[in-house]
Amino acid sequence: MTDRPELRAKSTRPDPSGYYDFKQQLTIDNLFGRYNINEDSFIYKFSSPLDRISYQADSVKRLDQFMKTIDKHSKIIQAATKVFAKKGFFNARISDIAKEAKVADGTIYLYFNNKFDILISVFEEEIGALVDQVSKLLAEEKDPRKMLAIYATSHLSMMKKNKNLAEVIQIELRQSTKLIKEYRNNKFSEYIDIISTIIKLGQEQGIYRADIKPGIAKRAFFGALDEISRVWTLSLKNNYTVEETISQVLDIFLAGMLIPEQKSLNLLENPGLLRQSGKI
Amino acid sequence: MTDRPELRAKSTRPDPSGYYDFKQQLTIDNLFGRYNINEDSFIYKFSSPLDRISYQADSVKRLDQFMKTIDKHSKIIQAATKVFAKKGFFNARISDIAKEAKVADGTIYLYFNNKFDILISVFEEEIGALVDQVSKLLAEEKDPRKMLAIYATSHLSMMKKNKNLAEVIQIELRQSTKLIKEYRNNKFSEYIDIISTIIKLGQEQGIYRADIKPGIAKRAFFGALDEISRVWTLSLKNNYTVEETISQVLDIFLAGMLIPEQKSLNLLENPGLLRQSGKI
Amino acid sequence: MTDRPELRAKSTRPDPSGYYDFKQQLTIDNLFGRYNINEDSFIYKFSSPLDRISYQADSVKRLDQFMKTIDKHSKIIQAATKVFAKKGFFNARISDIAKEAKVADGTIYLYFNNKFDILISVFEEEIGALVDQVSKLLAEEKDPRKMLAIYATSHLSMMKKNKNLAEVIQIELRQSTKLIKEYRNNKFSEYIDIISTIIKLGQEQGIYRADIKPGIAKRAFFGALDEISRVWTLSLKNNYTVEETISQVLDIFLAGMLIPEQKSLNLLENPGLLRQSGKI
Amino acid sequence: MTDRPELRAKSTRPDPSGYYDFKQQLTIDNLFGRYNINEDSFIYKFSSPLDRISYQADSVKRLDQFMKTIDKHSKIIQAATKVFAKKGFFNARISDIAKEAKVADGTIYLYFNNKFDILISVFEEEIGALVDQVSKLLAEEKDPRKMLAIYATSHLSMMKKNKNLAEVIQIELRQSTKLIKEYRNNKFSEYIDIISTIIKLGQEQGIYRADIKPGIAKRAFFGALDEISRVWTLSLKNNYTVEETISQVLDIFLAGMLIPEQKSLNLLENPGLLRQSGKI
DNA sequence: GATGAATGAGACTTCATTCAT
DNA sequence: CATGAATGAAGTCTCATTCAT
Repeated sequence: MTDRPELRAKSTRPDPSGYYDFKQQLTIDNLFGRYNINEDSFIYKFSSPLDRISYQADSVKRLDQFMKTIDKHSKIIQAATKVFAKKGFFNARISDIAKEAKVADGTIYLYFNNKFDILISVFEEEIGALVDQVSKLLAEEKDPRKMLAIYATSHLSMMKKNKNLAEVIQIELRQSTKLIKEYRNNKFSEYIDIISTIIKLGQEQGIYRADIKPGIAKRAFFGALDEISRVWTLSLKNNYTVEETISQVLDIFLAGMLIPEQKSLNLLENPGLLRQSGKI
Repeated sequence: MTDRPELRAKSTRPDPSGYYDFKQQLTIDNLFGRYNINEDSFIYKFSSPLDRISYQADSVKRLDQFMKTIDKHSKIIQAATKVFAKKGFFNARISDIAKEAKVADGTIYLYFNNKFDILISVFEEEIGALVDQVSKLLAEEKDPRKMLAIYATSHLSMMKKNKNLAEVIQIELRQSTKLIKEYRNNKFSEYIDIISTIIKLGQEQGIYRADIKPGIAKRAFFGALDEISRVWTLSLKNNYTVEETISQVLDIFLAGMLIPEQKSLNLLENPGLLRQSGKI
Repeated sequence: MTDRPELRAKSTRPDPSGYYDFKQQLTIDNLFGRYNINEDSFIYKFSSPLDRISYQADSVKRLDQFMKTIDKHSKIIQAATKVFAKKGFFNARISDIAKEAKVADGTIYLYFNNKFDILISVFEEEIGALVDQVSKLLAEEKDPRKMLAIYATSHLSMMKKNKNLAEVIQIELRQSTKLIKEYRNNKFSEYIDIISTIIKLGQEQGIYRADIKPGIAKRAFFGALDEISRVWTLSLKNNYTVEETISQVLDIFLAGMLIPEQKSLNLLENPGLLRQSGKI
Repeated sequence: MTDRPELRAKSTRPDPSGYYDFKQQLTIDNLFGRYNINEDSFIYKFSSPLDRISYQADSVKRLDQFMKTIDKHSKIIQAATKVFAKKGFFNARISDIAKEAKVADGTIYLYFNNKFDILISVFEEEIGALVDQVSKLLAEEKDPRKMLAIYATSHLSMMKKNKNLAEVIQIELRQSTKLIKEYRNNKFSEYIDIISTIIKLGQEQGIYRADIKPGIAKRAFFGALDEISRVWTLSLKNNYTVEETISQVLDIFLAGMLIPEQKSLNLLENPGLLRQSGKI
C-alpha cells in the first residue's frame, strides 16, 4: 500500500500547498464526530495525485502509471463535483461518487482519506481552475475597470455554464468553511483576493476611489456575484438575461467605486467587452 | 386531541402564512430521500405552536396550556437555532436539540414533524423576527437613502450580535433553499424584497437611478451584506470595525445607485444614523 | 388510585375465571420484552370491570358508578376490537383505541394494565359472547347432527356479520395463543370443546361413529370453519354463497363422521335448519 | 454493482415468479405505515439470491461469489425462520436474525430490502419447498385417495419435524395475508390448490363425490390440517400420536368425500401408506 | 376519576470505511 | 492496484406508559 496521506497531529509545518492549518478553537471534533478527529489542533493534508506517485516518471511504465493515477484521481473529482452538486455533501453517498466515476467504492479510498477529503479536494481543484482561468484573462488587460468586468463576467458565465460547480460553491463553501473556518493559503482566498488586487491596482492608477478599502470591497463584490449565482442555481425562469444582470451589477459597483471623473467607461455601450471575456 | 401538522399531498391552497408551495421540479426526493417526500408537488405546512392548541383559550386551564405550548415550542426553536448554528443541520442531532431545550427527545416530535421541519421553523421564525424588526425601524424613516442604511445596519448588527442566527442563515439558507428552492410567500423573500421596495421608492422620488433594476440590485445588496457577515462568522480577528464596514458597503452602493446630484447625504458625517439604527 | 389489577408472581390459585396460568417454559419474556415480564412462571389476571367496583352496588351512587365503569370498560373493548381487527395487535396504537373509544390515552390505563391486557380482554369477552350465543341455540336442540349444523352456522354467520371479530380471531388467536400457549379454563377452549361435546353426545346416541376421537375431530372441524372464515376476511368476491359453503362443509363432516345408516338427515333438503340457526 | 430489488410503483406485469400483485383496496398503508407503501396498487418484488449476482457464472471467481451469495441469503432465511417462529414477526429484531445468521446487522440489508421483505422471502421459500416436496411424492401416485393421504401426511410430518416452519406458517400466514390479502401466483395458493387438483382428479375418476366443490373442500381440508398443527406447536404433551391423528383426519375427509362404494380403501389397514409418505 | 403532555428506551435502517481476494 | 461484500456504529423517530393537574 502506498503512503496514503493521513491525518496527523500538529507537526512541523509542511510544504504549505495542500495543507490546511486548523485552529485550536474550531471545535472540529464536534462537527465531524464520525471522522474521529479528536485533536484540538492538527494539520490536514488533503489528497493530491502527486502524493501517490514519484515525481520523476523516468520509465515508460512509471509515466504510464502516473497518467493513470492522475486520470483516476481526476475522474473521481469530476464525479464528486457532480454528485455533491446534485445532492449536497451530506446527502451524497460514497457509492454514488464511485458509480459516477465508474470505480469501486473501495478504490476511492486509495485516492482520498475520507469523504471530507474529497470535498476539500473538489473545492481546491475547481476553485483552482477558476483562478487559472480568470488570471489568464486578466493577464491581457490593463484597465482596472475592464478587469473588474472581466472578473464578474468570467465568474458568472462559469457559474451559468457549470451548474454543478456553482452549486458546490454555493452550498459547500458554507458547509466546508464552517468546518475549515479560517484556513490559510487556500485557493478560495486566492480567488477572492484577485478582486482586491484589481481594486488596489485601480487605486494606484487613480481610477478607483482611495477611500475604498479593498478588503471590504472585495467581500461586497464577491457577495453580490455569489448571491446572483445562488439565485440562478435555484430559479428556473430568469427575469433578466445574463448580460443584463452582469451589466447591472458592474454598473453599480463601478459607479460606486470609481472616482467621478473616471466613469466614462460605459459598459453598456461596450457590449463587446462582455462578449470578449464571456468567451470562456 | 389537537391536530398535529402533517405533510399533505397536493391540496387546495390554504391560508398562505405558514405554508410553502413546493414546485414540481425541485427534486426534493433526491435530497431528502429519508423524508419520503415523493409527491411531485405538495404543500408543506411547517409547525407552529398554534397548531397544537385551540384558538379560543376560553378557560383558565386552556390559557395555561396555551402558554405552555407556546413556551415549549419557542424553547425548542431557540435550542435548535443554537445547535444548528454550532454544528450545522446535518451534524446536529435531535438529542442535542432536546438536551439544549431541556426536554426529552420525543417531546420534540410533539411540536415538529421531523428534523427538517425544525429547520424550516427556525428559519421562518428567525427571519420573521428580522422582518419585523427592520420593518419597525423603517416605518419611522422616509428618506430612501437612510432606509437603505437602516436595512444594512440592522442586518449586520443583528448578525454580529446573534452569531447563531448568522450561522443558521449562512449555512441553512443554502441548504434549505436548495431543498425548497424557490418557494413562495416565505419570510426570506419578504425580507429581501424590503430592499427592492426601498429602491423602487427611491426611484419614484427621483433619488435612485431609474436604470437600476430593483430585482437585480436587491440581490447584489443582500449578497454583499451576506458575504460580509459570512466572514464575520468565520474569522476571529477583524481587521475592520463594524461601523467602518457598514459605512464602506453603504458608500459603494449609494454611490453606485444614487443619481449624482443626490449624493449629498454623507453617511460618514452622519454617524448618528448608524448608532440610531444599530440600537437593536 | 384504586386497586388496579396487576401482574403478580405465582401465588395461590385465585378464582379461575379471568386468570391465565402461564407455564414456565413459555418464554414469555422473550416475546414481551417491553412488558418487563421476567418471571418464568406467573399468574396473569386480566382486567374485568368487576375488578374495579364493589360487587354490592348498595347505594344509588355506587350503582351509577358501577354502570359507568361497565360502560367505559365496554366502550374500550369495542374500540379495541375494531382497531385490532383493522390494524392487527402490533400495528394498533393505544392512541387509536383511545380515539375510537373517545377517551384519553391515560384513561385506558385505568381499566387495563397494558396493551396486551386489552388484547386478552377483547379475546375473552368476544369469545365469551360466542360461547353464550351458541350455547343458547344448542340448548333447544337435541339431534347431534343438527347441533353440529347449528354450531357451524352460528360460527360462520357471526364471522360473516362481524368482520372485526373474525379478523381478531384469525390473527390474534395465533399471536396471542403463541404468547399464552396452553392456558387453562379459557373461553376459547370452552368454545372449541362444545364441538367435542356434541360429538360425544352423538356417539352415545349411536349416531356418530364410535371410532371418531372427539379430541381430534373437534380440531378438524373448527379448523375447517376457521379456514373458511379466514378466506372470507380476505377475499372480496366470493365464488360461493354462505349457505352453500356451510352446507358443503357440514356435508363432508357429517358424511365423514356419521354411521352410514344415520345419514338420512339431508341438510340441503332442510334449508330451514340453516335459516333457523342463522337467525342470530 | 448488481441491481438490488426495490419497491416499484405500478409497472407492467413482470415474470410472475417472485412478484406479488397488490390490490388497490388492501389498505397496506394502514398496516405498514413505516414501510411507506403509499401507492394504491403496486408490484412488490421480493428478494431472491439471484438478484444479486450475474446469472452467467462464467469464471471461477464469479461462481465462487455466486455460491457465497446463495449461501448467505439462505443462511439469513434460515435464521429468520427460526427467529420469526420463536418470537413472531413483530417481536423479532433484525439484530436477532443477524446474530442467529452470524452476520452483521447491515449485511441483512444487502440481501433484503427491509424486515417485511425477509418475512415474504421466508414464506415463499419455505412454502416453495413444501410444494416441491409434496409434488414429488404425488408424482408417483395415481390413486386420488392415496394422494390425499400423501398430502396430509407430508404436511403434518413436515410441521411436526420443523416446528419453526410450522410456527411461521401459523402466525405469519395470518399476518402476511392480512397485509397482502389475496395475492396471485404465490406459493401458498399453489400449495393449497394441490388439494383441489387431487379432488378434481378423483371426481373425474368417479371416486370422489361429484357434488363436492373442490374450492370449498380444499379450504376445509387444509384448515383441518392447519388447526391440528397449530395445536402441535402449542401443546407440549400430545394425547394422540401423529399417525393416529393423521389417520383420523383422513378418515373423516375420505368418508365424507368418497362415493360410498369407493370406500374400500381402509387406511387404518394400510399403515404402510402412512409410513411410506412420511419418509420425508 | 379523567386527561393528555411528556418521557425515553429501543428499533430499523443507512452508509463510511475496511480488508480479503 | 482494484474490487465490493461485509461491517457495525449511530441517528431519527415511534409509542407504550406515567403522572401532574
